[in-house]
Amino acid sequence: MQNYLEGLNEPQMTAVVHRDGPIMIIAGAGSGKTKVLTTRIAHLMKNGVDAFNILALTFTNKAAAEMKERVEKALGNSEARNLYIGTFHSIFARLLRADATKLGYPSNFTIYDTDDAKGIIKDIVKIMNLDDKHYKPSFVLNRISAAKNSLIGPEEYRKDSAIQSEDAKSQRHKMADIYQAYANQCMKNGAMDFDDLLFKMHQLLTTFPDVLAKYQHRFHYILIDEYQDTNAAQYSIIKMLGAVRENICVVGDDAQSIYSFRGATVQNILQFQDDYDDVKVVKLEQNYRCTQNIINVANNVISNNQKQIPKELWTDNKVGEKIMLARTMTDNDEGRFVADAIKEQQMRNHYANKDFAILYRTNAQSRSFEESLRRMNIPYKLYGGVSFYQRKEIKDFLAYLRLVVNTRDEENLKRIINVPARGIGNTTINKYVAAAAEHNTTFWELIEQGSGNAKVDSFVQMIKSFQSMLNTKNAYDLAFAVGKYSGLVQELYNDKTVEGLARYENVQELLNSIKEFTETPDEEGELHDKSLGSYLQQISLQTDVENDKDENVDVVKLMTIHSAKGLEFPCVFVVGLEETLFPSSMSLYDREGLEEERRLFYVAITRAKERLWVTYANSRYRFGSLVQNDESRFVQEIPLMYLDRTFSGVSNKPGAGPAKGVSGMLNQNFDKVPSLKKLADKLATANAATQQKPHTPSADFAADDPAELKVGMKVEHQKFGFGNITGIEGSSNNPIASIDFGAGHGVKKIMLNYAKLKIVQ
DNA sequence: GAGCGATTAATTTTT
DNA sequence: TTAATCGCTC
Repeated sequence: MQNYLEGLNEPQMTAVVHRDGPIMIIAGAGSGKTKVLTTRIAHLMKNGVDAFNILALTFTNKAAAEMKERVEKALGNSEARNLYIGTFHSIFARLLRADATKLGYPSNFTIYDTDDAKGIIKDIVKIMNLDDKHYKPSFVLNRISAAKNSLIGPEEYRKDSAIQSEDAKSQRHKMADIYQAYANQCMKNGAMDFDDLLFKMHQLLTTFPDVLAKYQHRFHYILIDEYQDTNAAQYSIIKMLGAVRENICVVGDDAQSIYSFRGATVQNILQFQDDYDDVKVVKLEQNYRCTQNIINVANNVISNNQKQIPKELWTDNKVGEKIMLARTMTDNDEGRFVADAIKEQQMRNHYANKDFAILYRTNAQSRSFEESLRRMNIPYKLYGGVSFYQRKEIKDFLAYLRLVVNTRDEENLKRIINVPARGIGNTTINKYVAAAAEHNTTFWELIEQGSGNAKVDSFVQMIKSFQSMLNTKNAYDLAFAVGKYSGLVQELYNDKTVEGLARYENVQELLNSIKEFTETPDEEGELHDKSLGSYLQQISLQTDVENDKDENVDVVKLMTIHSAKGLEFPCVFVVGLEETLFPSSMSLYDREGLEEERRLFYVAITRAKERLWVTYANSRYRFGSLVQNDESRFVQEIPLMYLDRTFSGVSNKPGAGPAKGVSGMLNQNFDKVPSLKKLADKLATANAATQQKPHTPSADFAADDPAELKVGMKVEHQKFGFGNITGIEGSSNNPIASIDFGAGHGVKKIMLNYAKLKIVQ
């Protein structure tokens, strides 16, 4: 047996050595899915299949890179570079460029990101004189995106009665017109948005049978990763490409389908067996990642979903720790709790920073964790959020480069014609836009031969001078010239504010990355094209600059659950388990939405290898004001036998000082571990200057039933000492008492459900 | 046309 | 809370 096949379990082996015909691999979380895919590719190649004949599609650049690397490793040679491994979007972009002119696009078409697309929609809504509150760009784009992902073009959109009645119901009668105008504008600009890369690919294959035939005969074997996340367009393209040989291998897990908002339909994986005859089905149910406790919890949680392919994940790993559940008063306390727990684990169990991940539902939740980590000097990295390429200064710079390569691109032209400010205002710009539309030409063509406006003319000359360098200079030299002569770099350099400095550095980083691009030999082994056009093609589908170097940096990782999919960490905190937050209030309307949220929770749980925390806060700041949330229903789906409940009944008014919650938690946790008690004491001493001295509870301290508490009573609090109840407010199931603890602590509002209070009299 | 306050609107996830 | 947009003045 070849050594690359060693260590595969039985179903894995079956999946790897299956040669021809459709195969579906249902791969549970942590079941070695990537290993199977990459070994399968290696196995095909070891058995005579040419790398050029294998197509493997993933959803993320990272997954594609990892696959490529692992195939290469398994093979022990560099043949893997000839594989077609990439994201749907990047592979299709590449194929589309080859035949773009057939569809009326230049082969160097621009790829618009979501912001670009919204900008165009905004303009259209304005031109059509519609209310942009009602036709919000994000809403409109979502709707167009959904249409494209379902292979519905503007014409079909207009004719589809179901869609029309939906739009009529929401009083958006002009949607079809906007869609049409948007599609026209993109085409006129020589640009495709993300969805076009799928939609137009489909169009190319259906409209030109010769093109379809070409690829059908090129791709003998097709492998699809994360098949549960495919949408109708992707499904249809795969079906067409694989129709001749039907050597289609799909890998996925219906329990991890979390992208329906982007048009993914679990249906694709559920019905795969009906799509082809003799589908081989392999289930990978042995998990190699998590402890038994974690797997049991995950299985229990997901069993609350109705729609799923039957399977039961199991593991040979040790039982492991129970899942820690922590409830805190506020989001800030939640942040402190997590930072404390990380410190504690590091000391007690010698974990490194990089062993921890904090996973949340929304990016906005990162703040409290960032603050508490920073305060405790724990290095961290935030993933997601505004990516490098979305920053204004970067988009401006890239807009120049894109315009130079593709002058049809009105969007980018408008973006930078007055950046830095050169006296060409909106009035002027609108005039040209209108004139271009009227004369059925492009903005650029209109001004290219002289415009009668000196400022505009000089701008045109500048862009032309850049263009003249396209064929003689590499991407870096050209970009450097753009930065210099456009005034972009100078403008940022002159801005000496902190933000200005950051922007300047970002642009320098961009230039560095372009330089790196021009100096790195092509891995593809194809052309050594270091032109600007080539560079733009390479980065247009990159959402992040992160490189694998980051992997080993020793920092705590903060990210959304969505971006954590496919990753694993020894210790995971899943935070913000509150109704309306997780599950999100947006998902509560129907069963499907709720089940997807639950799958998201399932994904989050199964990221953890050894230890898992689930936390939530009773109240948190949202839009600047404090809101109360109930415990997430998902928490109740964790069987008690796997749970270790912690109550962090900590109240901290903003600005009341950092350490009250901290010391509370430390004492509680450290009491069990004598060696760490010292440290807790040390910390308490260190904080003494800024802190009230903690109250030592009476020896017989025992919390009384909160329902018994009445206004006027004297009570004892574990930390705050003795106080008088001066008022009780809030709802009956969540009463909040105002308690005057006297000079040391003053009046505190305490949630009676969570506070431990002893009635003194 | 530019720049500055002031108002106001928005928060789910992303290739 | 912050970020973007609005509208006013120069």
